[in-house]
Amino acid sequence: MQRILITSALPYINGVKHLGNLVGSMLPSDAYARFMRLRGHEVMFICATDEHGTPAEIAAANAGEPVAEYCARLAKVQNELHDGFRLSFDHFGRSSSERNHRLTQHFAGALADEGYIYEVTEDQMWSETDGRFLPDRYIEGTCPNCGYDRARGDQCENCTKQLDPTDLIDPRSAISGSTEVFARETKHLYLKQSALRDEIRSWIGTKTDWPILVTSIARKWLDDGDGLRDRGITRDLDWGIAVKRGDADWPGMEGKVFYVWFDAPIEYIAATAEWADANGKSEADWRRWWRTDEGAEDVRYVQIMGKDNVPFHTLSFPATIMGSGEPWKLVDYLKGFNWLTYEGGKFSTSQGRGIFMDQALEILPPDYWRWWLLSNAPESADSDFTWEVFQGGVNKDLADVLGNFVSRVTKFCRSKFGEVVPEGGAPGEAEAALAVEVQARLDGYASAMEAVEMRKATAELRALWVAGNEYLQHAEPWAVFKTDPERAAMIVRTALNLAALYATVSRPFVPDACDTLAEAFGLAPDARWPESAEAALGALAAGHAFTVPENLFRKITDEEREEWAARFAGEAEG
RNA sequence: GGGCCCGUAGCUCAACUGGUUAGAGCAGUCCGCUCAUAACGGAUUGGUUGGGGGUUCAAGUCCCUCCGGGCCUACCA
Repeated sequence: MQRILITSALPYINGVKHLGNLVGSMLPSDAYARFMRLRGHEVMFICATDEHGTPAEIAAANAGEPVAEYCARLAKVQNELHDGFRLSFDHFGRSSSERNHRLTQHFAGALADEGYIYEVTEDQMWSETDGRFLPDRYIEGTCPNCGYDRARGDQCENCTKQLDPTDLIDPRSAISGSTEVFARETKHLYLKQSALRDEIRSWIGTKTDWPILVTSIARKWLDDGDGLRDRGITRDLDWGIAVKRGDADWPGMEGKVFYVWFDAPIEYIAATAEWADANGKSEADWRRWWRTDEGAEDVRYVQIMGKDNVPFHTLSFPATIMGSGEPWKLVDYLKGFNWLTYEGGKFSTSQGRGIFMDQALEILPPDYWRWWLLSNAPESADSDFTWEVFQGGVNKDLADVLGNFVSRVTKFCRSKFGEVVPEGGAPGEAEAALAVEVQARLDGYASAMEAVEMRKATAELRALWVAGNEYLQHAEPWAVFKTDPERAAMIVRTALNLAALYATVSRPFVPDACDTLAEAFGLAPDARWPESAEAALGALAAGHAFTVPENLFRKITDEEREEWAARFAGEAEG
């Protein structure tokens, strides 16, 4: 048994996430966590909301709510949606938790003690009307290059030229529209990442099994220009973690908070502490997952995230940990996902384009989404959601291949032998060949999951389901029954055992269907991965009672597909 | 501007460090079966691997170049 720590990138608090967000981190993490539990490993699966930063403050203001209430409300909404998608977090925390406040301040103090923090006095854009400093992106104005009048302070999206807010002609606040914006002096803490560059680079160098997407992004940042740059870790905001040096005040930093990207990864650790608090566990119980001097030396730590998160997980967060001088666990395997697009374009919150988690669950149960999204996960490149492909995949894989297999074997058994695993007959060559095939598929499925390769894993699992139909077709118990009922009983018994095997090993992808099947077959919902295919095919003994379950999956009709395509197309064309 | 990734059958994707006639699913066509959600099984059509050039005994795989798509570029998160 191994111990496996899994963290999914933290979804930002600002609103309901769309399917692209879901498939980029939380969903594959969940499938991976479920698989590892199935294999009998000890798993700690952690996620949390990422609550700080300017967008949260603005969203709260727009909603007319105090930011703390807004975040608490949205955290609850997100939690309910996670339940809806059957995400099996051991704990889903909040980056605004007391635990994270203390731990973030602790890390800052440790980094300062090690000499990796320094103060910088610099100019930031201040909006008099809004009464706040604004990130570059929240300053709009006319582009000095092309004359586009809605250029942002970081870049003109019309001519793509990089900008500095002070370059803009007639700058204004993107929030209030106020033109009373000007540069104003402020003081911030910087993390001396540059001093950790070599250490990070050699650490990355050992990660030869990471996806090329991940290591290439990391190397770019390490080697671009003058190399890894130092990074400001504080901001002039109200909502966030107060800048402190451990428990002590930080002179000159009053009223400031840590930068959201400094505290968010630390929440992975803090959320594990929150898990302990919520479950009556001790300090040692969570620290054994994170401190290599307190039991975490044999933990395998896997992080899963969208590619936008990669620099922070390969560089900033490791810099925080390495620089602290304390033995916290570093990531062992990092999986980055590309983007999911919607009908050839981007998901758009503002245009209502694409499918959001709440809407998805309104129209179909979670298994349908889990299966399609993971079997089409954007692993090697961006992938595209289209209703036609979605309908085809779900109907074929789930309804026809898996659902219909269960249906045909249970109903045939009921009509010929009753709702009980029939006795008689002995396995022969066909069953031996089936066991070989099943073993090969189980092995292929398992090694794909070990490597966090979702597409490959789902293809293997599907092939395992197909093997059931192939077997039944060739064994043809409906014909055999007429001349040799004993042999037909053995075939049906074998097929019922296949269905029971599916109920166990399909759980990472279609947990609800597995629950239905497990109940119909009277199996434990936490059944483990089988010892061998041969053992699995004989697990249900003759005489074991079962019930014929309702059809596991229904098909998506053409009418539904058309209706949904129209509904989620968004307000603008294209 | 700089960097990275991708471009393989109608569609979605495979093909370990270059190595037999480039594979699979879906769709299409034909045949079979009738237990089942008109489901299942078998067979089969289909690609000069974006264009061009080069290295090599051998290239989808390496190099150059062009075309097309995407991402990142550090104060959105």
